[in-house]
Amino acid sequence: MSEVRVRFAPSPTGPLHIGGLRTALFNYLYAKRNGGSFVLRIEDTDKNRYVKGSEAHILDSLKWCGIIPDEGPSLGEYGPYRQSERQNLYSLKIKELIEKKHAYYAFDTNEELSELRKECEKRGGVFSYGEHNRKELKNSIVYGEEKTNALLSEGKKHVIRFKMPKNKEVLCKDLLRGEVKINTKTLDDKILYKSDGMPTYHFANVVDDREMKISHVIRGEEWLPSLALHVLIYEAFGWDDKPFFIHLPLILKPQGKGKLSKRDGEKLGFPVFAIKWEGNKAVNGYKENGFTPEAVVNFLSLLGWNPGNEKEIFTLKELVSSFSIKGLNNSGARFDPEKNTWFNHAHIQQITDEEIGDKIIEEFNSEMFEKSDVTKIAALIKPRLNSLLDIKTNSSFFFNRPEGFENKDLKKFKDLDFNNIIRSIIDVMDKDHDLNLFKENLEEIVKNNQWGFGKVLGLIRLSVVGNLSGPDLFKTVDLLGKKECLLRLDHLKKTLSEVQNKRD
RNA sequence: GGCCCGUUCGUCUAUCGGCUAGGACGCCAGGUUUUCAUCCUGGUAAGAGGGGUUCGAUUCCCCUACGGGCUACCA
Repeated sequence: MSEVRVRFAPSPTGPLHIGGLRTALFNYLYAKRNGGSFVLRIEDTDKNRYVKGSEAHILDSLKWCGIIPDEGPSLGEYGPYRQSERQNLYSLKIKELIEKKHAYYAFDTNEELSELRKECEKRGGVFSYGEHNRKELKNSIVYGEEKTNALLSEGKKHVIRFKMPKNKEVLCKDLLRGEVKINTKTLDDKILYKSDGMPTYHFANVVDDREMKISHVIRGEEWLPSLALHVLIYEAFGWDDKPFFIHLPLILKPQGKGKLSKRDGEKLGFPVFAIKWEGNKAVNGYKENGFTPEAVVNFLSLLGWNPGNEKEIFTLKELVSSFSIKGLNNSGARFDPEKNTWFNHAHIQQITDEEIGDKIIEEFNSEMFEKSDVTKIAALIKPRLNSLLDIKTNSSFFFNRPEGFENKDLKKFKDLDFNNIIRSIIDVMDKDHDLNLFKENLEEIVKNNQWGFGKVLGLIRLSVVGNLSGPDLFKTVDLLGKKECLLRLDHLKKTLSEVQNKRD
């Protein structure tokens, strides 16, 4: 039992969001760090909440991030890996628990229970099904074997509940939080088997972790309160070599109260999914928003974990070799979209100019530039990129001549003798056939006429780029070439004249 | 309401009893780029409150406050 086997066990009820993704990531990192296996198990025991396409989305999201399961629905020797396909096992195991008197049949209907719940609420209390009242309810403990069997054979609807031991201290161990003692009197007789013949999470989870030889259960903190139940189920079976439990802190909303939800993304304008989800309402993910998978993984990894040194930028491989349970912390982490963007910027800087160049070529499908020049364009715009989507917006002027100009930009030059200035720029440019001396010549003429270098540069930039910000102007001009720049300067001159004439 | 977990700059975090409390994002200032962005340098800003334990607590214990989670025939 020394082999590390961990699992990520999502429920296919919709797209995989970044909370789940981070849980998967930590499981993966721990497995890979320790030469173990990362198992993907689909917990599809809730027929009502099942969403078609969800499993594929989970798998594709993990794949995009580079988190590849060693075992899962399509491979592995501990299958099947979908709980809906493991019913034989569960029914066998639940019978064992009933025989051992750790579970019992209950025939109370949903209506009856919600009625009881209401009554309790009226008195300011909370209803729970347990040791204190199970003798007054409809179950095999009060009915006895004969009546129970009769009811069962006539097909009476029922659930199977865990028989919570009376007044017992349960010792729960969590690797991050230490030992937690829970008294069973605060616990109720949880349903292990639903009336539709499916197990609940609590039961299927324990059985599967056991059957799949899971060594470490790494899951969200929302499961901490049910750890005692799970421990008791292990004990009821007589399984004393439980897995180790690690409950990860939750990711909290950027602002306001509560944990991060799928809606926060829309509300605040950042992705909460790795990749696009095409459900009844399509929502884009990180991928579509121009994030690199490494940036997403890097950012998520540092929410609730740190390497113990001051390194911040990690590839997935580096995370694997740095990961340790010791570096996990145990308090909720607020999601910060700005830092998320910074990680993306940092990771984009690691991409080679050639690769960004390829994306530019793909984007504009153009043979206007030699490949080596596209690489230069890439190098020029790379520091300006916060998102892969910025590649297009930041390089489009190389491929498309600016047409219209913003009024506020044109206004900046309205008091200038722009006709004269642009004509001079064109002259300077024209006589310098390889543009080697363009900057020097320009400086000279600006100085002689006392025009102000900044203004003149702005004018050239506006004509060449289409607005007043952009990468290094002389490199840009160089890449575009003399002929193209002359055309663009001329176009701006005409536009400015038109605007002026209109004013007059 | 009950039960459980947590609490260091605005945010993510370091500190495993000796602290002038470190780093990162953000923000501000300066420099480089005669623009913007990048980059560099500097600055801003924190151990919830109250009790203990100790020569000494951010660190250990208790209480309070606050935050989070759970309390379904959902996971």
